[in-house]
Amino acid sequence: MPKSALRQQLNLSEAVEDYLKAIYQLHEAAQRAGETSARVTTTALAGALGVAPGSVTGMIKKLADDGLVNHRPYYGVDLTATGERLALEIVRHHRLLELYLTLVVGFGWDEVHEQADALEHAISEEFEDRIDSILGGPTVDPHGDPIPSKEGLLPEMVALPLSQCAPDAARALVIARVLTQATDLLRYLAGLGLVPGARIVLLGREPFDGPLHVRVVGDDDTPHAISFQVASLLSIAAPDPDTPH
Amino acid sequence: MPKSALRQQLNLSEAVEDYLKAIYQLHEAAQRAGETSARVTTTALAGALGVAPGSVTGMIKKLADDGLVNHRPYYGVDLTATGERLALEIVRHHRLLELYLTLVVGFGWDEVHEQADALEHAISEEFEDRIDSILGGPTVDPHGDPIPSKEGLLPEMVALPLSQCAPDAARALVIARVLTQATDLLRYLAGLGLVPGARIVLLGREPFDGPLHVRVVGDDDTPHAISFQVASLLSIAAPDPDTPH
DNA sequence: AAGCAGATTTTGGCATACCTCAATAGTAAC
DNA sequence: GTTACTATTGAGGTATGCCAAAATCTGCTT
Ligand SMILES: [Mn+2]
Ligand SMILES: [Mn+2]
Ligand SMILES: [Mn+2]
Ligand SMILES: [Mn+2]
Repeated sequence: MPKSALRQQLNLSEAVEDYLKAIYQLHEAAQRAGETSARVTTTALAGALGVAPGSVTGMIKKLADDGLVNHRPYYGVDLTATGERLALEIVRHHRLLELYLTLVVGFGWDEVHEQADALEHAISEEFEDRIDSILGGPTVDPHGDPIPSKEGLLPEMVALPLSQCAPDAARALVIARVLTQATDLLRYLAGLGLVPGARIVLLGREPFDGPLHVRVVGDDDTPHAISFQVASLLSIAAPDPDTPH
Repeated sequence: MPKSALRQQLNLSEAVEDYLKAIYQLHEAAQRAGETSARVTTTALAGALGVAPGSVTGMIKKLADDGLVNHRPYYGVDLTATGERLALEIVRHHRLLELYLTLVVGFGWDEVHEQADALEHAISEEFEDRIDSILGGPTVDPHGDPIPSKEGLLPEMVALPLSQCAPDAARALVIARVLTQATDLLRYLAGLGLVPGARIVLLGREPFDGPLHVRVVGDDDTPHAISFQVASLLSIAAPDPDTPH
């Protein structure tokens, strides 16, 4: 049996692929936010996809008929095993493409999201495999988002938002992931050196969810103040034993 | 004014792009075959696109309304200046992608046509520009098909089918272009070394449109016999002054 | 505890973009 | 002019979308 027979033979429409991906990502975001057993809501989907709620209900019914989601009317949807498998394939395409477009084609990390959104539906499984091997089997994309394996497994990431870290001038924290796709925000962060892999020191923080003071290690060492909001989008990797005090 | 404003703002559907490209290519093929002022026929389009003739009539009417083709009912279509400009953009995407997929990604010349057919609709103008510059502003694709410029101009190629060349054991001919996309045929030709840029000697030919005997210069010099049919798909470049007798 | 108000979801009617098939209309060649 | 193609038309299908009305849920007020 060939590689990803599933996607090939099911021949999903672009719309279906987008719905599955959006359901997956909304579910993931809810989990990250601590919601337990998060079903995805019709309005959330409508918002994410830029369509009317009525359109979502219609599509959800088709997805449920096709066995890709479980739908409890008025309570939201849930991916089935098959649905999640397919969603992860699209996510894999998207993230491999983002990395390829930055590393090989030379785009900035703020330019690749929209392009990957279009290309993720158009690349062949063979192209996917080539990208993967050209990049050496990468596990994260330019924003630090984990890339699902060909088999549909996600590297488990243990990470905490910077906004929840305690100041410690003696310990460097490593940015693992940046949870936004907004072009201007990405450019702002890159300007400060706040990108995945960067080591930063959390110098202090103002009370009442006020700004955080950070210094980027290896930079010109100027401290920067960033908003609580922005800090909550920066995922800090689990404490790095290689960098003690 | 930015680069290719046209395609961006018109936001053509994939179907429309495919129709325009097919009309352009059928027109081109007819011209190559010597037909004068060739309008493209409904059945020809239906055949090329794999749809029913009735579907073609319907789409043609929309394209005519949008000013992309001229339609003389019962006589066929013709691209308008705008339509041809757009068709050339799609062709440019297609051929740049084919070359990129072979040269950079490592696919064989027999594997890239279908992939380019899907990707040509999905790449951004920026990606197009990057591919062009990564490849150094190429003028022909892996099959020797000319790549339209960003401005929509085609390098004029003077070429003659090998099937119409006179044998001349003392003169090397250069293959400029291979006029097929059939996977198995492309593999056969590559196996014989009959690819664009190859120098060959036409040793002789059997009468009644029979096989042609050719030798590939720099090969193991074994002569090969190829059918008249296949020879008619090989375009020979205008006589090369660098390679006398 | 019941019920009401507001928000959310679904439904039903309709639109657009393509597509097919079969019937009709037009063209061209003998 | 009849005939054999070829093209167009018309009826109807699927996929997706929107809008507005009806249904349902939920939390707040009493
Ligand atoms: Mn998408
Ligand atoms: Mn990403
Ligand atoms: Mn295409
Ligand atoms: Mn080609």
